[in-house]
Amino acid sequence: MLSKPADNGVMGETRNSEHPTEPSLGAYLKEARRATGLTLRQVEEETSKAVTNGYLSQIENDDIIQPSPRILYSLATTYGIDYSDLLRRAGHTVPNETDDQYSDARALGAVNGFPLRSLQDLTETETEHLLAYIEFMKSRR
Amino acid sequence: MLSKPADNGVMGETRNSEHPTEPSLGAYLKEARRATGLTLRQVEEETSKAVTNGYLSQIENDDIIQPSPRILYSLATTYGIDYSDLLRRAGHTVPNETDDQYSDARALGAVNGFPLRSLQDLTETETEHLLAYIEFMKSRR
DNA sequence: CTGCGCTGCTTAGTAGCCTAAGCGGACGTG
DNA sequence: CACGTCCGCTTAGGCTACTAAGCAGCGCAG
Repeated sequence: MLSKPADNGVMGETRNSEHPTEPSLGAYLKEARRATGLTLRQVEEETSKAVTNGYLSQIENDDIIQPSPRILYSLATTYGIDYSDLLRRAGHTVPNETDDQYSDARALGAVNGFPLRSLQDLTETETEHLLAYIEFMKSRR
Repeated sequence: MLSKPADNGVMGETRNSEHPTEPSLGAYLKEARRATGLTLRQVEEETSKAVTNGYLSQIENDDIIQPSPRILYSLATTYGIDYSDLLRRAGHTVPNETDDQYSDARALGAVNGFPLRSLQDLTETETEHLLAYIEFMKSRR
């Protein structure tokens, strides 16, 4: 089943030529950061300065085309998103995935009591709304 | 074709999975090239100039510390050695490969492109709100 | 000998990632 | 008002991968 990051709902922007209407790396990363409710400097701190705030800004605004794996790995772990997917989005060649590593079986579990099943059949627009809603909630704490 | 890092014919020093006396990237690549009987310029030609002969010489003599994934991939395919292994030897963070270090939730990465980290620190009330919101969205299709 | 081709290698220069420092604006506080 | 803090963002510069061109050495043919 569709466990591949092929169809990500985050952001509906149009850009990349490889995948149909995939947002730019910068746009995707900016959305991912906002979804976690972190600021540029908070990311800098959480990555132990592996990614400085100014540089992250450059990445998110597509001034940096292809960040290094090291940077992408830091961001993937702090945002909780897939590292291989980030590599691919950045245009790096990803080593043989042999598929199935994040199988749906496990993906159907729960995070923090949150049933992931409810996220699976969301449309792009719905995902966008959901992220905005999370962002909103966190901003009101 | 693709030899696992466990046993590829090239070089015998691959046995241990970690530090002890692993040849430098340059030494390993030089040995791999010689094992295939290719010259520097033959590699350049076979990679369609993706790796020029002069640059390959720099890599083999450890003048270049960390070649990019793109370069390493070209070499891996022309030599018939494992790409992930090359990434690791070059010091790049390799995806997959038993990242047991992280909790299941984080290892999951993203479902449907949805950054799971954004769900991890939600309060019960917030989770309820979110679920209600999802239900609401789906009911309005 | 001279020349030619092929070997590995060197080297000057360019491109782009990445850092450190600082900018202006928004917001709250005294 | 000033002051401090946080926000995203910009900019100058360094560092390094990477390119293009050319070098010296070796073997072999003429």
